[in-house]
Amino acid sequence: MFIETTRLIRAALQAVTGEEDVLIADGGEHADLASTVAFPLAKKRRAPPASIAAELASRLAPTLAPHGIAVEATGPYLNFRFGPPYFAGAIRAALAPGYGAGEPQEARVVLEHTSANPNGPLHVGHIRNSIIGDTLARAFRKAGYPTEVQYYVNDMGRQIAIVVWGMEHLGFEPDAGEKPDHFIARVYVEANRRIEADPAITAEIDGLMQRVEALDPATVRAFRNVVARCLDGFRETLGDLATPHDRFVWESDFLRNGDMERVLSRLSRLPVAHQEEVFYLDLSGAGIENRYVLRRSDGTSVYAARDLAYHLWKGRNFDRVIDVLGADHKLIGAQLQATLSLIGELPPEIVHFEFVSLPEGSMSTRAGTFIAADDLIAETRRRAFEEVTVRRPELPEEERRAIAQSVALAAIRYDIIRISPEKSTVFDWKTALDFERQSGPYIQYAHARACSILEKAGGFTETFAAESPYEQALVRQIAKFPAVVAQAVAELRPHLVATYARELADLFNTFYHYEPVLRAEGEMRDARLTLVLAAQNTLREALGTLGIDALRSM
RNA sequence: GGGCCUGUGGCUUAGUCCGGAUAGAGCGCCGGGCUUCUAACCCGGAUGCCGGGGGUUCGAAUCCCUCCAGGCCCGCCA
Repeated sequence: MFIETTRLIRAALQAVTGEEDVLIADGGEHADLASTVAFPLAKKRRAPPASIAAELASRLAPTLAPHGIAVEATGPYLNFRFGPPYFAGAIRAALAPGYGAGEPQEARVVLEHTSANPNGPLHVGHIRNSIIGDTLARAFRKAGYPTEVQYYVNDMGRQIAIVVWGMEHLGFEPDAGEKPDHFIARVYVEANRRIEADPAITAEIDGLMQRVEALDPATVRAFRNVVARCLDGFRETLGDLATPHDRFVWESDFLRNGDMERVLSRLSRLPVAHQEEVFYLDLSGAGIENRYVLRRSDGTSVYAARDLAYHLWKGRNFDRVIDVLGADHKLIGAQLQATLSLIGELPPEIVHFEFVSLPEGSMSTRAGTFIAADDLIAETRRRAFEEVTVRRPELPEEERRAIAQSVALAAIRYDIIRISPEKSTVFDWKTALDFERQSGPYIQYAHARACSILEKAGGFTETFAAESPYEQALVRQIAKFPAVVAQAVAELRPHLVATYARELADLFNTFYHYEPVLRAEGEMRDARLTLVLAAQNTLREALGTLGIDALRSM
């Protein structure tokens, strides 16, 4: 309803002013929508903006009044206020299953996220990638785009070679119940320690790298074995976070199927290509001064070369390619985009997120200084279970366990997604474990309250009206949901959905506090129940877009 | 040294791309509200030279310049 009404007002304003950009802005407390076109018109017409606004208001009124929209000039501002038809339409729309969804789109989207090196468990930095990527994927699907989510498995990297070396020389065995990715990290950390102590080992690592590139069967098997073990651990963590992938694409496939050699030979014919001791591209034409090295002097390829082949493949099978990458990948991301553009292939759209660090400094798998996502999940679940047990002691343990699991997921996902990706953060246990206000559980709670009312209400006649300021404020927010989804997708900013959902919960709670629903009578009871149903459905859809369970009871 | 990102009450942050009407929230602090639909809630109060300086504009947290501070990058790692 918000999108349609905004469109209507924009068209009316364009017709009346003859301006293309009619400067529509949020009306704040003054109005539902406002326009500041009177300012530029004042300059053009050499008349005071306030009198222009007044004149426009009187000319707009006849077209907008039939839609129940009031126009008023307040000084130079044009203020639009929505009336009963808007509220009724918004409530009705919000009752539909899947509310917020956009029109089905043609463009097929491939979205890559997480893609962490399989040399140790996912930590709280990696899961920022997972959660941003997954929320974005959910938003894309909600907005109507067929979307495939991929994990790019780096199974040829030096880090993996180090793990393979460690497996063969350290004789480590997993502890009882130890997750495979945690075991791999133990091997990786110790192997790195040995390499530091004995630089001769580096040559052995180089040998492994060369043999895997030459597709030596035993070496390929060894690499694949450690990667698969680590990935099993990742899948469990990603499952706990509800950030699933549709497909795991293995880097080495692009070596094996010849794609990488094909793209390298294609690039070698470019004027920007240079074959000296290494093969590299000079991208200074695109404003990138660093050499883009694609082949080492020993002839082996680097990650970037395989990544180019991967992106070429994605670009040919999808209409939009989106990557979620850490800020440390900004340079290599720009090089990738520039190179693909250069050869007329579809470059990826890249969403970068800044780093998560610990109070004592940055996280490092190699140094073993990180908070594993698994530990965060376990601790958050433990705290949530404590909390549920205090609040709902009467529930059977199994049910409390299930609620705690959903609450923990909500707390973790919301704590991460609420922050703009471009902001670097310091991980803080206190806010991660906070289940109040500006948190995922807070939004879940508003939804559970709505469900509780509806459960007790019994049957009622759907009635579409919002009388009080609290009801109207709630409907205004409900009406904006489809616009928020569309905006999050258009701007690749999934955190907009998080902000929206929290504001929706705020408004529902305020309404809940001031307006009795079950104790209201007649049409007012029906209208409020219908509004609660609309709010409940919108909260559920918003939570779903955030990958958070909409609990009916908690 | 060069490039990218960030700087908003004690702390965490929305708003910045697309300039408008008294800069929104949460935590913490002070004070209220549970015989009433789930208090993981609600209400009120104190707390802001929107990093500093300059500029553009009728109007700047938002645009431009500059300086300062923090993060990241500048590998034949990924």
